[in-house]
Amino acid sequence: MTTPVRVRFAPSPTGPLHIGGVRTALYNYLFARQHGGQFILRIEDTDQNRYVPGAEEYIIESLDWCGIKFDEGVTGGGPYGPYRQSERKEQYRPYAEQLVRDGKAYYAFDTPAELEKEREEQKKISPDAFQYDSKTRLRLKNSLTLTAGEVKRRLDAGEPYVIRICIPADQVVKLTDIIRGDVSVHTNILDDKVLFKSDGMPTYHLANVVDDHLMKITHVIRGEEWLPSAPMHVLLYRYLGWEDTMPQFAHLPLLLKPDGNGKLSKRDGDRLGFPVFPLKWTDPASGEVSSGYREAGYLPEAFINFLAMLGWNPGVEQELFNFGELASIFSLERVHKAGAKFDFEKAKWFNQQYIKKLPDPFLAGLLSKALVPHGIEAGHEYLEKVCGLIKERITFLNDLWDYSCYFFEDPRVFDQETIRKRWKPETPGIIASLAAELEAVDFSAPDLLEGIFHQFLEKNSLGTGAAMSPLRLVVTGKAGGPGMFEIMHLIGKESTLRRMHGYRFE
RNA sequence: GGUCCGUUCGUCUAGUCGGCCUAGGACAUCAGGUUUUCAUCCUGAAGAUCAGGGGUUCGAAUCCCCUACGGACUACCA
Repeated sequence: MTTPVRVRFAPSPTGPLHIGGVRTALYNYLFARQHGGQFILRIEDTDQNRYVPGAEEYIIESLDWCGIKFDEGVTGGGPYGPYRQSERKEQYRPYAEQLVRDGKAYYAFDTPAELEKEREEQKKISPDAFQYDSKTRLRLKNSLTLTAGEVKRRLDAGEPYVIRICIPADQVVKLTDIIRGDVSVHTNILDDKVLFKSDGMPTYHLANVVDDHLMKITHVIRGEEWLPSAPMHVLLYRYLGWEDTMPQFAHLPLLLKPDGNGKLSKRDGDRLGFPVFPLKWTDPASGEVSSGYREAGYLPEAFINFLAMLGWNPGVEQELFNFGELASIFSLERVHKAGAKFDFEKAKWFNQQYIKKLPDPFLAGLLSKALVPHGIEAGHEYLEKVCGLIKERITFLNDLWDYSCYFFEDPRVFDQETIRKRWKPETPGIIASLAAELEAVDFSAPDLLEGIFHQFLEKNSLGTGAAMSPLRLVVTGKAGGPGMFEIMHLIGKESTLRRMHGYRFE
């Protein structure tokens, strides 16, 4: 009897999806693929105060760019919808009320101000924070301390209330985490968390448990920040009578700052110069722009491969894996327990590896688009040849233009370092006589050009260094690049000679 | 402060239930080679007394305890 695997990624639309979130989604997706199960996207928008317009669309677009496809969710629907918690609003209250009836939860009428006062008072007498729990609830305003009549009166009068879980005293709650093993927590340190808010919405805790149950989720794979509240979730399953179908838990380690301590945040990206979001994001309120991997010139496959290896490894020395391979070898048991510091250098390496493997026609298509802003059009065949020459030299897709501009227009800027080191008083003469030599030559093959070049060197008793670097400089403006004769052959005789005669350094 | 989780080269990590680990790989770094350049690629070097201290054991990075450090959580946020 094997129940089909069903997992979910359940972000809140409170801003752009962070790469840690992308990784959580990825692991869920990989896990589902591997087990032939379903991957669900559920939007947890129970807090209207934190709702950010555009965030949900951003999340969906990000997953799409990454190639993480979901089987059920807000866009495609599915048999367990709706998949937006705000649209499931009415479903939660009955469960909360059922818990109250069963004595597993209670109504609480304390106002935020009153609770704040409690916290202040507590701070004065001890360093321990105030907690709404078995020790304090009996002196607060709730259905445990008020008479049934009074509770009914307040409820009927429409007084604001919340429903809190009633955490039992002196118990130990155990759970088995796939990544961390057995975790146990004493109930005395748990507090009576709010399950149902005064605005009629459930909190994460209730909504999460109810939806996971209703949607028949078998494995909850989420960030480590949820580990402390997981025992309370176990209690909820128990109280709701769902313990026998409770999903298995797997709490993922966090992504940490590359330097220093703490978890990776939006600010770190700006500070250290790399994106922390998959796509570019413009904050609708402040207008602040955060960079994205897509815009920075990353291939989604490289980005995903890199992310997959952060905190998990397959146990073999191979590092480059496509989606299919990842899905077949992924396992939660091999997820590292400790948080992983984000390594931007390695991300670059992955990107370079993937770009190098890209077929020339595909890159040519990208280069063609990169040419548009410069008002340049070129034949596809020509572009393919250019890409073939430069692709193992670039790290980002955005480098395409920088590394290929001289294939399309005469250089206007010249590498200063090369001028300083290689441009001697006799160099202009050498370039001029080489140009004269080339005048009568057929540019139809790189080998031909190379032969002529060496003959020229020999005839004038010159070393390669005296002519090659200056030649490259006047023709391309650069210090390095693909084979010089390949370049000359591609751009042709006319362009080559024009550049050899018309260069002008500033 | 409290609770939970964690701790192997600068970074990501390997190291099946203790012996094959004088701790392996990758990125980054450095040095050579290839390329007359740059990049790729190849070779090599350096880099971790396995956080520290106690145990258990013939034998521990691997098991147990303590300490230190780090992280998460501690909202009518998720």
